[in-house]
Amino acid sequence: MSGESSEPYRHDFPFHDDLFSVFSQKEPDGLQGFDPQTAPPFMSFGDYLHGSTTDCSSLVAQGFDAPRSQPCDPVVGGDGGKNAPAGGGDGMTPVTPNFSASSSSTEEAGDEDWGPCKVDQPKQEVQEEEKHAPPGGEGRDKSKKANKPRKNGERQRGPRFAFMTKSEVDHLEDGYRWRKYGQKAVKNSPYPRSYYRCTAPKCNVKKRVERSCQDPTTVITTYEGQHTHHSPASLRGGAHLLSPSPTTNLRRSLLLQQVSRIGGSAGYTNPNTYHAGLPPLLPQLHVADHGLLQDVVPSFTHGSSHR
DNA sequence: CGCTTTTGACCAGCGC
DNA sequence: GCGCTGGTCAAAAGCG
Repeated sequence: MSGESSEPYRHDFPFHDDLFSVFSQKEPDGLQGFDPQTAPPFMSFGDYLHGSTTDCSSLVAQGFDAPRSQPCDPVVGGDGGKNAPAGGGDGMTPVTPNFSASSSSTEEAGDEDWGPCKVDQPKQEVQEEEKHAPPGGEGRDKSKKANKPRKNGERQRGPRFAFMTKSEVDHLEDGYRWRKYGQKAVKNSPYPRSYYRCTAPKCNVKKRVERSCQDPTTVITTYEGQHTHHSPASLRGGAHLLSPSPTTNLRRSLLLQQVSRIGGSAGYTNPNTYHAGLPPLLPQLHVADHGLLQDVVPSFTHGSSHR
């Protein structure tokens, strides 16, 4: 680990480019936003996506944390809140619904059916954010090792940002190796949330993956932390693929991943996101009918109507 | 054999 | 103070 650079690795570009600036929005509650100007120079969208997605029809990048507790179908297994054995026994990697029946028909799901989905109080966002902070010592010493210490401000995690992807697979390729360390049923959502951690020795980057209860075809990925190493993909020759332009880079990565299956939806604008307390700016990545990211048009739309 | 995934349990924080 | 929920751990199982 001598090669362990104390500073986060970043081989990308600044996020000033239209698309990435979206991720720099600060959370209203003080949630460390992703501000390229004030935030540390670590993760950049490209950092995460330079190798990305495998089967996405459209991307929605937002500088907010993945919405939680979205009252959809209280079908969340009758386990009473316990971990829901998502899937059952097939042990399929993809996030499997906790419920059997499902209207996961991409038909209506693709619409703007996000309405009902309400984001919990922003406060909770911060809560979780700080839940990881060390309480001071050994919080737990019973049978299981104590969770990551957490306390207000004690342990500030890196900025987090989430983006939605239209994909059939939950775990999208982003160039890094991840190890799943947990899965929990999400309240009010039939889909479980998976927790992944970068397998790199000292990399604390984590990411949560969950499906939108409103749109089963949409995968919400939330990254947290900063990579302290090069992405395996880059080291293997993927680095040269990086372009000074985030959009171009993204497009390339997507193309490289043979993003060729398109569900049909092209631009993506969800007015509700704004109402949910999310950043008003939303990027729209247009996808050509043939499935390829034709021209990643970083056309931002201002939330619903405000600003 | 090594690594990843699964899964049940535990803990901390928050709301009521 | 209690209950709920999110997040994490770790043993066991599965897989290449």
